[in-house]
Amino acid sequence: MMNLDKTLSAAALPVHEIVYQDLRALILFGEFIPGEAVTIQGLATRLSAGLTPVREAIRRLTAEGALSFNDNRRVCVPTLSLKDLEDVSFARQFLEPKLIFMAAQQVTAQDITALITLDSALDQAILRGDAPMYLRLNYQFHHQLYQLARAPILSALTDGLWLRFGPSLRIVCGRLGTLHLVDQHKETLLALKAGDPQAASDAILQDVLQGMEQIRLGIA
Amino acid sequence: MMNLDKTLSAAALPVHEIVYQDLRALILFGEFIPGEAVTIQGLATRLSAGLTPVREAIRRLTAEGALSFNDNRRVCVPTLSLKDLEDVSFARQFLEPKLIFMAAQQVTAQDITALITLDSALDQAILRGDAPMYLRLNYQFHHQLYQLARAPILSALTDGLWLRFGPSLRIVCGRLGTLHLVDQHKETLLALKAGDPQAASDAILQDVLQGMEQIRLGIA
DNA sequence: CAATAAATAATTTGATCATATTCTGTGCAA
DNA sequence: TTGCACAGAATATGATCAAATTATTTATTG
Repeated sequence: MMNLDKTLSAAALPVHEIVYQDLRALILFGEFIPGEAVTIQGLATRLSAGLTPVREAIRRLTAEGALSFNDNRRVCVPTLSLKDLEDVSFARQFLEPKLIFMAAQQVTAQDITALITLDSALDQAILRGDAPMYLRLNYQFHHQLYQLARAPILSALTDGLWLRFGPSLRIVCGRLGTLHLVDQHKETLLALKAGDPQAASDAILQDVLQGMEQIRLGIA
Repeated sequence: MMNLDKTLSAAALPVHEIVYQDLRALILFGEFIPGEAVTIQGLATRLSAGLTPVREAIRRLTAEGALSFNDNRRVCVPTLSLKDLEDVSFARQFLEPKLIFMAAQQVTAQDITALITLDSALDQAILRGDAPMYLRLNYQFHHQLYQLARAPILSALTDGLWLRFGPSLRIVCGRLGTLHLVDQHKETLLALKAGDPQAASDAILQDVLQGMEQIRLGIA
């Protein structure tokens, strides 16, 4: 008999892949406190998985800098220092405009429509004060842009940076209502529609700088 | 009785860590053919380890882009396309000068001495036509500079890029004798001694561009 | 006698492995 | 071409052992 998972969902993902995605989301959207300990067995219980898949997921995320492997062989969520944040900020300032420049050169009307839809949902999440949803949609907006650049290596680098400041985002959450965030997504979308890679690139740079500044204020 | 491993070596590293380092070195110094399949069981046999540690090492290296996880759940060494190389080159062009700039600002005379020693050994390896040693020492020279910058996040990013073009280095090896490599290490070292971060940064940029060009010629 | 330190026991957690199961691709036969 | 069986490989679990942490007890000292 045919495997139902294969027919219904896209494919039967290995458990280690599912655990990876779950754990990644937990880190990415501030569900862990910076410095918090992460135990293999605890995760195995929490995510109803065996030790080996959890172990694999942890190693992956450690390699991405989302977790840190201590001398005691234990794993924890790293705390982002101001210096670290500067480094992340430096990297994003180069990578993200480059990616959006590339994306703007090959973006289709359909892609833009999808981005606009995403951005609208994002605005509504802000209005509702729905912080978790805001974090998810904001990431998704950027992530989708990365993919449009069709530069897997640069995308991976940039994507990975989000994992570095993810745990610090919980601070931003609390301030969501009072932030009056004027994100640069509208500017970016306009530039994309106009087919102006440089303008799109510039707009995203402003968005990145603003985002990093929010976190800086949070952890300072 | 005291654990010998702990007294003699720095610490008793977990097997998954050792396997990771071994496998990393194999990839980094062109011991694998781009596109080559890597099996878990094969590695376990080759490195005399169990399946779980090998699995962990593979996941780490996959996360770093040194290996790729196919839909069939098999793992292989990725082939670097010209487009990929351009992306790697772009990232190195801004990361590496930045790191060396930072390093130059806090380098000690002792650090410089160590680098000079390393560079001499590198020259001799070239003269001897010892390609494997050349690859190792060249990497070590750069890696040591990264560490002097004391910017762990940027170092990790930059270090990771080497894994991307590592498998392509086997092409450079064969040409070692005919390369007449004029690396910019001497320039870099002079600038470090002079305490001139900008000059050091510029020199390294030239070295990076030259290195990337060698690989481009190789895979074109 | 209290307070601190040292030693020891209990518990938690990590590391590794052997084994059973599932998946993938291939070759063979209908 | 389709279906099926088989071999090679990956996946996943739970058992077992080792290491580290925490809790508890004991000893020592002012």
